[in-house]
Amino acid sequence: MSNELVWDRPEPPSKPSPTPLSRDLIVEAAIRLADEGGLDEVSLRKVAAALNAGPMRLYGYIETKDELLDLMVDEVYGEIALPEPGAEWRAALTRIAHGMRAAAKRHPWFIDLLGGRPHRGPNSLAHIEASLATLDDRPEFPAIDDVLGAVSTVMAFVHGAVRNEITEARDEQASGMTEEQWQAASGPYMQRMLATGKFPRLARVMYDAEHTNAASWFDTGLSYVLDGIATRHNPA
Amino acid sequence: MSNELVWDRPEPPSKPSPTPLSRDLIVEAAIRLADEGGLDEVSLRKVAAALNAGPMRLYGYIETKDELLDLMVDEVYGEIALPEPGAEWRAALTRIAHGMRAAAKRHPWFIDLLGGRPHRGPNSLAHIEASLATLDDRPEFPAIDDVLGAVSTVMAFVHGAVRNEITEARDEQASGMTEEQWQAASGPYMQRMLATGKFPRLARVMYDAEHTNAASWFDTGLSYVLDGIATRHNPA
DNA sequence: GTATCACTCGATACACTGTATCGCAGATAG
DNA sequence: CTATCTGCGATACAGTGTATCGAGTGATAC
Repeated sequence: MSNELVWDRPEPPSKPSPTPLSRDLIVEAAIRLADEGGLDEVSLRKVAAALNAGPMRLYGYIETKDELLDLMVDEVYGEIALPEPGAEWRAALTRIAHGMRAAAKRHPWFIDLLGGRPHRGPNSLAHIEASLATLDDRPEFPAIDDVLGAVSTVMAFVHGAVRNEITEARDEQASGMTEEQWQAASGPYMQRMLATGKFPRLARVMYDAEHTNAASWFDTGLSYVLDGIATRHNPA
Repeated sequence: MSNELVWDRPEPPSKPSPTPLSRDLIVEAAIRLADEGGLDEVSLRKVAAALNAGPMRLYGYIETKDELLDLMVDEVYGEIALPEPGAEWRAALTRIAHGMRAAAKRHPWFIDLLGGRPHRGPNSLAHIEASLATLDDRPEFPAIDDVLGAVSTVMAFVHGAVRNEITEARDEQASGMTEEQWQAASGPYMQRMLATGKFPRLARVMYDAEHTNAASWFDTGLSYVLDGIATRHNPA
């Protein structure tokens, strides 16, 4: 058992085999399974079966299932388009945030893995680097700590918001109701709870709120965060 | 198999038994196990064993393991102190945010469960209600949608930030290094990656940033968010 | 061409998970 | 006292991640 990270270990040379394997193939298969059936569908046996291999063959390429999950996460990070250098910082951070959200919608399992372990894959690092670059070298953010604080805040919001959105979407889908009135879907329990009168604001949210779409909702929250940062780091 | 939520089903009447059981006892035992050894330590067998019972006895009180997790989450929500009504909204939201963070530090598994499923337990609902109440009826937030948007943004940030912080703490602890220079702990891989020169900002973060404590960091981010909300909803 | 070796690979096995099933014990009714 | 019912929980099952180690294959030596 080596103590090195996956990223540190070269994958074994490809052997002539009826069904060739590689990290890329394994990760690709795992992502496909996860996209189709959720993270539960990603078991070493199932991934191996999808590649016409026995479960233990995977252990030549990864050392642990968690490593496979790390590789999947980094792969998705790689899908996220990064802003070109020099763009205006609000636009750049907005672009990254939208990229993140879009990736999570394509791969609903992504956000579940995001918080669980630290991401040190090359794509993850490039992502963070690009995020930091949006603010670095601007006079409004003189110290690297200013940059880090602002970027981290935006990322924290993005992670939380996306996670929330994905969870809600999953919930709606699971309950079968695509209807906007999920009050009915959540069963008589909610109705009864709201009827107690102990949750008046919650009731108003359920009944009175206009159900604006998730995207504009996300943008509103993002604007709040960016505004807050701009307020504190105003050149004026 | 009933389709009702846990909250909807009364627990069975307590029977005379050498080792009495109840939802409270089960949840308490599960939380203790999770606090001590992480979520992995929470298996139905282990929880049951901690109560001197067979695994299947739990199924009289819960229908599924997920229900147990839901009950644990709601229990922790119940620990979070809510602001008294009428407090100034920034102070009130800050208090809720701090309460959430503190709860997550006491129960590091909490944040992992938070995003996974929707929370509909009584304590969760009370928490949301109290959060909404901090902004409701203020002239700066006329529509319930304004209230919801602002509160959700704060919550999204809090969730993301806390999750990040807990994950990092867990990582540091796992690597054994409590030292601030976790550059060394993350092994030669990181060193080599940074040495490539492809991640100049990241390198500056690692080497130049002063490692301010997590709490003040959290407060900075929270201020950004609250500032942003205040900017958009200024009575002036 | 043959015999030996080294080594890799993956079938088998293990400990563990969540939960369905259903025989049996204890309570209840007549 | 007997018959019926009910609900508990031991057992069983399908699945998980992964350690082990015997078989089989390719390379090497003579």
